[in-house]
Amino acid sequence: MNRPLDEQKNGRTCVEWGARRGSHLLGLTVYELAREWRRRIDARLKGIGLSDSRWRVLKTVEFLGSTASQKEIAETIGVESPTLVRALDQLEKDGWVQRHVSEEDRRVKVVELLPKANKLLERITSACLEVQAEVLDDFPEDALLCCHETLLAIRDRLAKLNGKQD
Amino acid sequence: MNRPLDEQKNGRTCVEWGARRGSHLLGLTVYELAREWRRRIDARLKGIGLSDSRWRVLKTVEFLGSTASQKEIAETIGVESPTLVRALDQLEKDGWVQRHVSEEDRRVKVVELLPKANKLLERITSACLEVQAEVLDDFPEDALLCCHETLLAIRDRLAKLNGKQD
DNA sequence: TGCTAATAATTAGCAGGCTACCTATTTCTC
DNA sequence: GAGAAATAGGTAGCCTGCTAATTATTAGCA
Repeated sequence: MNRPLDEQKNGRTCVEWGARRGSHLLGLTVYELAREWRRRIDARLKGIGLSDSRWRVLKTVEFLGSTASQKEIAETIGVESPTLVRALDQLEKDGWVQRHVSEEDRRVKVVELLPKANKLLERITSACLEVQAEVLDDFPEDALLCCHETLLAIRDRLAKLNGKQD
Repeated sequence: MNRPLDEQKNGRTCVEWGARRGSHLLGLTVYELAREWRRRIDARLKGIGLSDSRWRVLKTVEFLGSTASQKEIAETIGVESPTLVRALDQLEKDGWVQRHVSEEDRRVKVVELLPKANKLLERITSACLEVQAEVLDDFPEDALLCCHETLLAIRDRLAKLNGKQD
């Protein structure tokens, strides 16, 4: 056995992502889970005509309020500004939001939700809640909490390491 | 509070991905963790001149052995075949692998690792193990195991739901 | 046998992430 | 107050994921 990172799991072969611990590959599981989760929400929202990268922007603007700058929105979502610029270009073209130059700092643009977006946002929220329900509802509360704490700690450690560039 | 999915967490604002449970957004955490993890491994492997999508292919071919078809490789990695085709085109051009038409089924191509790849693969493996160590080593074993079990269960449920197209 | 299904790899083209660079504006420092 | 540094948004262009459609081959069935 000269393949220290390899593993069979649920009939599917798993390679790389080093995070084995007690015969498991945590890193890979996280990776796959994230993808499946997003796919599920996407499937629920197939009809709305907006990809997840777009409606995530809308949802974030709703949360931050119509005084949020693009920088704040991008940081909240966790993308770089050029990524957000493109999404906003589309959303603005389709009439969901509008950009305004801030009066306090003319470098800044604030993003305003247009009324048309309200009904859509309700639908998005419902879809998220439905997926949460069908996925998590009959898991024991304490297992989820414990799991979440652990993941947060790992994430924070990784974020710190990544921030330091090494 | 008419924002059922929103949450403040570690000074960072989190929206969408519905998976709240006891004031947490598990779905978002998973998503962020996956990204940070991949970034960390990538940073370790900056010098090798291969992106993660490429070296994951190499690592998978190493694991499956040089008799694996492209279909098997793609399924193992979890990408669609056109994605793999492009990665293999590059890897083949750069002399890491070689494709051969299978003698048993002439539709199939098997992918062979060329000797040049061996040293690289050792380095990749080391990087994965190093990240695992720096991220997980002083977490309690039982917390990680419990966490992993829960995530696997959620992932499997999602995969089943996604497979059913609804 | 011969026609139809299914399967493996490929191509074309779109979506959305990123970095590097640019411009306009503000802030900081002397 | 003037020039340098920092900051916000935007553009260009790459990478890599995807789906849809194409081609070659095999499998299945009447």
